[in-house]
Amino acid sequence: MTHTSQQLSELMRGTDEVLPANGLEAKLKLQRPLVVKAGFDPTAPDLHLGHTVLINKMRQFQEFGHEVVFLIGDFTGMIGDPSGKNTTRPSLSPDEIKANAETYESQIFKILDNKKTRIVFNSSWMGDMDAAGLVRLASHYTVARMLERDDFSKRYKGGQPISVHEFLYPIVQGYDSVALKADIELGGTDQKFNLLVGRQLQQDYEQEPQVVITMPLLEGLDGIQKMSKSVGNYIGITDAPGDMFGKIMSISDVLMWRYFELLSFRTLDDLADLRQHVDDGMNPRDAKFELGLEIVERFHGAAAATAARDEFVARFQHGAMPDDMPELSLQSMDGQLGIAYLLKEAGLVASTGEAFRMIKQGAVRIDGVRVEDRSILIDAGSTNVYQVGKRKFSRVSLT
RNA sequence: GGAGGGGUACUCAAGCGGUCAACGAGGGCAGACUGUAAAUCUGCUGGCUAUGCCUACGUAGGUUCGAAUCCUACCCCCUCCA
Repeated sequence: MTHTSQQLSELMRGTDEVLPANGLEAKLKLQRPLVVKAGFDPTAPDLHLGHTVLINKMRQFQEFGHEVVFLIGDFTGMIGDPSGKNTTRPSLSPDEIKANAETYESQIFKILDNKKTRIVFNSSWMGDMDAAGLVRLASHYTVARMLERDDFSKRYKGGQPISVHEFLYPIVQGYDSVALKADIELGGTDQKFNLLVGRQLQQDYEQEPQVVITMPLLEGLDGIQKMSKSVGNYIGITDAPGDMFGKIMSISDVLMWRYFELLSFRTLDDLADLRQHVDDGMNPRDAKFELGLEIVERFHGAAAATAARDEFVARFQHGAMPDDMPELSLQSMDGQLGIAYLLKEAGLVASTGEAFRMIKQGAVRIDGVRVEDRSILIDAGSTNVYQVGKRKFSRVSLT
């Protein structure tokens, strides 16, 4: 096992909070594999890089020889983490949960070592607990403490309803730590309260309380809002290599370092060197290339990564057409088709109105030649590459 | 229960009988400049194969030549008093 102080600095990397502050060091000094727990929602796992921040941290623990437990909260999923909005969720069927778990596995093992990862479901202990057991469990926590939770206290003071069962969510999550005898629990900053409940319950059950490590929510491509699918500023881990690379290239220089910190597996020393190179005049773009290569390789392999990079260089540094683009054929009317209508049908613009705007602004090209006239007609029998803006291409045959 | 304020496009927010597809800001998109970075400048930002037509200002009606703007009813939010 790597020396404690070395482990400590890498494990502290990118963390938001470690509670108690010196707790991690104390746990590491035990010189034994620690049980590191992180819980995940059983609902459809459509992971993006933001989610991987946590998984990357799990990986670090794993690499240092600790035991990582990937907990799927299928029981807690029945409750739903209280947000004040949807207080209950329809519980998933066993089949759905199984399917979601498999999706998780196919995605997380690009990061974690599947031989060293324990996947557990909290229904496996909560499902067997009877009503009396639940009452006993609930007796370990007080309402006053529960109301310390930010959204509970806000809702309570604001006269908003809080269902009794919502109190069970943090309690059950906390009990998971008892059941697993967790040494460490990882979670997002929004999980802080729940994670701390675990500590208190462990103490009540006469266990050494876990150390809580919260990880920040990763900023999305815009660098401001947290990465999320609904905002559209995300990089999905199933994104195609080219998209993934391109999205990484579009982030700002400031954000690049943030991504290096939270997403790269390179050591802190290595990153410090890279930063020095950039300070000494290296083009930050080239540092970004390295980030892009590393990330794409993780999810798609080395060959796909270099191909994505080469494609990017050809496209944007040498102005080449992309190698592969959507190809489709459209039916003409009276032997021709208006350009705006064609662009809409090809899916390059959302509406003909947008097509006209794009043409007016000089964003539309046919075979690389800018379209100046919004009313041109395309003849049937032709096959051309249509382009809107820098990124949207389509090869359309008109029949 | 009483008094008052408000619901406008992705968001905030003007407009208060015609010139309103609706000021302005943010966001987004595009163009220029670049490193698909930042910053900056410019333009666009309802739909329709389109010098016109259609749909939109909480919902449903009404007044009017004409309504986001006036009237009626309904729904929903907020503030103050009890």
